[in-house]
Amino acid sequence: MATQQSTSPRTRRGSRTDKPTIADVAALAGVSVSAVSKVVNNRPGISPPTRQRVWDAAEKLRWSPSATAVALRGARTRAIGMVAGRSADVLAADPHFSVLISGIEAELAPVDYGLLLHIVGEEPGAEERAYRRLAEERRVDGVILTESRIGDTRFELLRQLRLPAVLVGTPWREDPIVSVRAGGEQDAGIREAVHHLAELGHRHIAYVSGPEDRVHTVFRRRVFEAALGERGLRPTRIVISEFTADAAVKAVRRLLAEPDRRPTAVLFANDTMAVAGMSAARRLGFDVPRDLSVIGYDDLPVGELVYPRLTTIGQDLVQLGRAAATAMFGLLDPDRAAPVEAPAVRPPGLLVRESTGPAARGA
Amino acid sequence: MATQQSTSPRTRRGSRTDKPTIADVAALAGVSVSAVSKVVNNRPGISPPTRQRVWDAAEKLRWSPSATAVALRGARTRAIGMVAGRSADVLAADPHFSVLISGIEAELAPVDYGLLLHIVGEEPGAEERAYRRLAEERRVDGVILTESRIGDTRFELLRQLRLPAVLVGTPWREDPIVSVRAGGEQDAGIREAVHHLAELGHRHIAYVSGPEDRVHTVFRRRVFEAALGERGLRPTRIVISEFTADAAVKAVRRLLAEPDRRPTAVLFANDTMAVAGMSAARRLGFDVPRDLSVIGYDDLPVGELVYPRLTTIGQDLVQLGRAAATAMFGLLDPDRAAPVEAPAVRPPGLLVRESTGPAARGA
DNA sequence: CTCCATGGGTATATCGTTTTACTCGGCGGC
DNA sequence: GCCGCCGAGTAAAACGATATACCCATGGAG
Repeated sequence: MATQQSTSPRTRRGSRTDKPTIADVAALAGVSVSAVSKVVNNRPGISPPTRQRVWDAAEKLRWSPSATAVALRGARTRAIGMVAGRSADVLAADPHFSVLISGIEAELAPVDYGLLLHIVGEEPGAEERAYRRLAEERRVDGVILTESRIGDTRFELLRQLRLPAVLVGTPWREDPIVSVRAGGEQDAGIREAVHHLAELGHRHIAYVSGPEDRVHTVFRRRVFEAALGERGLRPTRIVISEFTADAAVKAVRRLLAEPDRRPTAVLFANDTMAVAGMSAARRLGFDVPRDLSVIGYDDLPVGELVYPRLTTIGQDLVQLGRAAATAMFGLLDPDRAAPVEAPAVRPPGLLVRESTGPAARGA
Repeated sequence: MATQQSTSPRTRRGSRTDKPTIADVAALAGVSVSAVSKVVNNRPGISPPTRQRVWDAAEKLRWSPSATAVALRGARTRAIGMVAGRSADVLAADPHFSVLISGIEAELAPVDYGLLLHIVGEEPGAEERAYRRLAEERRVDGVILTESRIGDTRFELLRQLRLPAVLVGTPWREDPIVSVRAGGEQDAGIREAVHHLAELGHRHIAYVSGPEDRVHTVFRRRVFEAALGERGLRPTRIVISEFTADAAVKAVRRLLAEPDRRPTAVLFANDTMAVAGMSAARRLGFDVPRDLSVIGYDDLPVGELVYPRLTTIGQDLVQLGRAAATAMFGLLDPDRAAPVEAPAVRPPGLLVRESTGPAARGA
């Protein structure tokens, strides 16, 4: 008992301002270190009065367990990783990612998990190296992936690294990776969009998208073609370039250049491109939606800001983020029967706003 | 020697698939654990041939030091924290934050630092609790703050927690906190904007901003008033509400409602508001810039996407983020004479694009 | 009266590094 | 020929928490 006192960390500490450790709490409460540990981890074997004393002591010292020590001991890091294999400025321009992150954070924050972000450039090995470090250095409990790619090598890598992973989107070739996506029909949004345009009398519809190294890029383009095909139509044009505003502007210029092959409506692969494309059209003297109807994808906040407001295929990115975080928790401890099993994510659906209208007669 | 062998961690490990530790590397290289540590930390006292053997062994085992163990030992966490005291969806809507983050990451990534993001709600104590946890649990080496507030209590809190902090922006009342901001005159951007509008013949200029609990909100409004005053003008109207698109729309409706007090130009406190305001005006039948000139603040990517392109006061948020990260490194080890001392951040300056034009005659 | 179970704890090994002693052989100086 | 020192390593004590093994009173059963 007296021994306890004399070897207390307090005595060897120089400054009083150092952060308290579990030993300080134990000393103050007059119990052993292990007793404190049991109390804060809600493990049995400590009597109610003692528990109370421990809690009081902890409170008084403003102590809470050191995350690094806990992590070292083999428990949780309480952090989830995310690696973005894009250059920082591209990322800044496309809020898609931020919206997703905000959804993830919404689940993480209440349980005091953090999100460790690593933005690595687009150089070949960078992304893989980032994952390796995350795993080898044991910085996170798991990672969330997005932008499912064709021939994606990340899943295999992460399995090999034994790092739990959750993919937002559809894996390439039915990989066994845990993934989250909207419920219902994945193709609903694009079908609705095509239907909407057809109803408005459009027969000449173009599609502008980014590189087909992503799973969703190919999928959506195919759905688009299929939906048109069912109505006996064929795409007026399909432009595949980059997921950037610049690319969208260039694409629109080309689409509108030849009067005889000019579409009356364009579907874009994301809202940023759609907004940029819409502006480009107006700059060329085409009114939206009178001369050209425009549809985006994602339902980012920007779509509601612009004039005319963007008709778009909304996918619930925030919910998707939440679902990913929930799935990750399920992966981390399969026991704790996931309380609210995967928040339902509604399927992508068309949101008709102002950028679509009846097809122009002339066309 | 043989002892070394028999007590090697490998022997007590069950599975071969466990991640290697420094002891494994030491065993493979035939040296002691401390020797390995010295080698990887570039400390003297180990001969070149031995160093090589150690490196080889580490490489072969794909070993890299466990971040948690290193952190526990008192060294660096290699992570910087950031706490956003806003609800997740507000954040998603305003890319200001993401752009800043992308700048921070640009500096962090090359030196393998991560950014630990904590988005806490707007409830009163939430932000403080988040900082406390970050500090108590020793999860990060320091934190970066934004949105300097009037009567900000965070600086004091962080000092008390002994958590290194860097503020992006100007502290309230010359607090000794380390802060980064653009070089040159802070008021340059707004002065230029007012000058620009005056040159175009505008005499009736309004200002729409968010709550004045932030340092920059008040500062900018004052600069605006002063700049107008120097030209013998007074603000037609100043609207103070929220930093949201909705608020901007409402403000514009009010500004344009009364024909006799109608401004010919509006300055908004950020680009998101400006874009929303611009659309609102157009929806009410006012052409931009013919009937109303609009200027934003921040130079977010969205400004270039819309039609007409937004004239705005650009501040180099990416550079600001980089500077913050650099300042943080300087704070973390003052010795390592900061190589590229604080990347220069250019002062806020007007970017004239398409949303401003000559004042309408009628007004 | 002895034995064993049980409640309520305590002592200690352990996680994977870093760092602060030491050790030890050789070599130059006096 | 002895001393001190230096280069090249090694052993062991932290860092802060958790889990396992143990310990010691009680108390009830037999």
